[in-house]
Amino acid sequence: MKKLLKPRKSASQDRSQSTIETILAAAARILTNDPDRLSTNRIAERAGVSIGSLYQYFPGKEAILSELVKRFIEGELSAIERSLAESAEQESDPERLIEKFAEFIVQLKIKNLKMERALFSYFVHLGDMELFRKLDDQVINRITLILESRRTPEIHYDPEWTVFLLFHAIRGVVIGTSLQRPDRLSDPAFKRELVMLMKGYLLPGKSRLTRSLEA
Amino acid sequence: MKKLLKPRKSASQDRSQSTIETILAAAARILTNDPDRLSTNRIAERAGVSIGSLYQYFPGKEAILSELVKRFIEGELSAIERSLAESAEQESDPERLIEKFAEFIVQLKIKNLKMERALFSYFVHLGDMELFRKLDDQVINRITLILESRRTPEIHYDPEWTVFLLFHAIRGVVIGTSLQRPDRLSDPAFKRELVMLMKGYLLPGKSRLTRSLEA
Amino acid sequence: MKKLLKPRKSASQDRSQSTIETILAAAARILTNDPDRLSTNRIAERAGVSIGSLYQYFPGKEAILSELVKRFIEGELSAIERSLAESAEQESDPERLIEKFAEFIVQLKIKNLKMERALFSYFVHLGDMELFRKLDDQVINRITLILESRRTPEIHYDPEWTVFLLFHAIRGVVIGTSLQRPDRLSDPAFKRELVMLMKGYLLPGKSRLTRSLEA
Amino acid sequence: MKKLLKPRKSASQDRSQSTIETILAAAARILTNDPDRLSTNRIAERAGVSIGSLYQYFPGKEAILSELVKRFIEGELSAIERSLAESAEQESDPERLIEKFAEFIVQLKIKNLKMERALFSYFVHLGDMELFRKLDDQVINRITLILESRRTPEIHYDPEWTVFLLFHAIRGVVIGTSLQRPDRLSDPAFKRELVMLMKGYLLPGKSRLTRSLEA
DNA sequence: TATGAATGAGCATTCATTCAT
DNA sequence: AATGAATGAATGCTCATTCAT
Repeated sequence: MKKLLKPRKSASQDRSQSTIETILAAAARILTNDPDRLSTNRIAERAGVSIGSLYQYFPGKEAILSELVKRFIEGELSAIERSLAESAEQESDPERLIEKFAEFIVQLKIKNLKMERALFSYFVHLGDMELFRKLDDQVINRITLILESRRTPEIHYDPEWTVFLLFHAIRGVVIGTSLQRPDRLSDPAFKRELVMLMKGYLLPGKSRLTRSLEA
Repeated sequence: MKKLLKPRKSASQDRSQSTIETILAAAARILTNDPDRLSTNRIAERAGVSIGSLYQYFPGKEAILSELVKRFIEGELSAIERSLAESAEQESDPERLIEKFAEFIVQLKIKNLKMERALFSYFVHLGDMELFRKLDDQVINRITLILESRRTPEIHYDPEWTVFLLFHAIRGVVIGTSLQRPDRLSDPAFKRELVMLMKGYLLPGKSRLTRSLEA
Repeated sequence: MKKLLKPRKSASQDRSQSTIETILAAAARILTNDPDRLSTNRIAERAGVSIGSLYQYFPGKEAILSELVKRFIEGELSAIERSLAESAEQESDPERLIEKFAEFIVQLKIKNLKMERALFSYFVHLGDMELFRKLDDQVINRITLILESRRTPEIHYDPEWTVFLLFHAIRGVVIGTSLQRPDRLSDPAFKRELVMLMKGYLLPGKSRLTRSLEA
Repeated sequence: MKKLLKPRKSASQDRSQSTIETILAAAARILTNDPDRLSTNRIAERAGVSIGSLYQYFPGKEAILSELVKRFIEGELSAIERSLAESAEQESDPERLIEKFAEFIVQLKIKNLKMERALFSYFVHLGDMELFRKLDDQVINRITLILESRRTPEIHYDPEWTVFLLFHAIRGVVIGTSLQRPDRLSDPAFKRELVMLMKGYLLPGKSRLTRSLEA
């Protein structure tokens, strides 16, 4: 069926795939810029594709959003994994590790903010968090595993809860801040305080002194 | 406050006020039970009021939701104030104070969960957080003031940031948990970990030992 | 609430009712002239009414059609009752009675043909015959009662079956003829043969001779 | 019939023919199981054929349905012919002949019910009965001829009308019963009354007595 | 003031059909 | 000959809002 060396897609497969990508891109664009104007017709229009084509590839509006969520969270997850792997290689001090991770997570969240906000709100609105739940669980589990493997006695860690809480705390802080004080996201104090929150939770025994110096 | 000096409302004002209350009550009921069926027509119907009357008292759907948000947050704020005042009277140990407060806040959030989720999601979806922002700011400022007045050297506190971060972290944790693991809300570990998060942030110097005993 | 002498409807009730009638009239017009173009939007348009108004009065397309069926069958029923009552007064000879009734039913069916065809086909297509069934049952029951009260020993009559079979046979003959040989509907032979079918079933003992003379 | 003289179809003609058959089979399946889901796309899908191919063989949806009608009615016709021929060989008593035929026709109609209903409703809905008309005419003509050849003086028969009326009466009774009282189709009384209707029409001179004994 | 009839833009979705590959 | 991507008119329906009574 396919050429041996290059598993190139057929022309029509290419066309299909590119239509799909165009639709997803259009949906993402509308979702981040004008979220309450999101409608299948508008997605199709903005994608320069007929509404019929849209429904050829997606069974409905929700399916588009689901795919977007899936890609979004998987993207975040792999970024997080890469960052953790890298940091863990370079840093053995748990405190520095947390700092690095916090820095990374803040940057990541800021980058993805609009999207996360829109998707999150869409599914909360819909009352269907199943997908989010499943993907969030995945993220939480993987981070938990990584953490477990690098565990030092100093790191406070209850496998059932710690990452779960931190995950939602960070999401809440970032989304909340972005909604109410977007300017603060780029304030160095934002990162400093987030680090403090994380360290305070994960390394509860560390003295205040250390922290003051960091800030 | 004003009851002594202000003349009583006229009969028609009373009627107006009761219409307003009926509308708001109906809106709240729909919002918590069937949020995506929220529509002005339905609110009017459920309130036993004509759609025309609804528009006599509120310039539009958003205005109803705004009033709901306002009342909701003001309700939360005054509950928080009362709780803090009371706790501060009875407790001087900052650690115990935090614990008490955490316990209270978890109960409060659980009680208000559906409403908070619905309102939050509605406004996030709308992209208009102005109202939330203003009211959240108020809450944050008042808590900040209270905290300031009870400050002990042990309490980590950067007036610009601390309450702000904690506020959003808690909201994020509670909303996130309610959406993805509602069962965990009533797990004692939930409160324990939330207390840990708060203490770790506010009382960073405390030793791990203490905490272990608490748990 | 209402004036004592004239239970006149209020202006707004009048307006409502006339909108409803307009919608039904438009639906009936489309149904008989251009049945596969029947759509809620077209009904509204042809009725000179906004689509919103249509949905204010009818929960959906089916409801409009149901009301049409109801009115249609009730109209037929009362016409049939009137005719039977009248004939029964004037005629005691069962044979003449059947003839009169057959004549009447043929005229009635011819008059209502387009409508019956359209409604019938619509609901068959929908697979929902519940309404038709209920109303047909009513018609059948009432005719059965009348027949029972005028019963002579000569009339073949099994209450469970006779009217039921005749009812559907006549409907089938009339609809079938109208679809395939509309010209035959006005042929005197059509009536003659239908009378024969009915007599043969209801008065099986009558000799052929009689019939020949009638024709 | 033609197999000896006609050259065999080419391979591609074979393939074409089998594609056509597959499409028709799929259409028939959908039509009987899920009639309002009938769509060209679905037919193609269920047939395992591309929508493009479907349009290669049929100019449109209606053409598929027409072919189905044609085959369906031709099938019924030949079954009826076979039954009549057989009965006529074995029975000379017109009364018994009618009984046998009635029995056969009831079984046949019950067997074909779903299909007949679906096709009938589809074309009535469409307002285009041309095809049905032509084929029904054929059926009627052939039955008329057969009847004519077996005619006895006892059988009431006006060549223009008798079979035509009976044909539509039976169709009406069977379709109507199936729609509103499907349970009655298998009730022995159903057949008995249908026989009565037919005999009463075709053999009007027969005495009631005879019939009572039959029942 | 209160009512509720009326509006119509907008939405999610289906489906017969065309045509480039 | 076969494929299936693409089309877009059409459909049933919702809902915020206006305005005559």
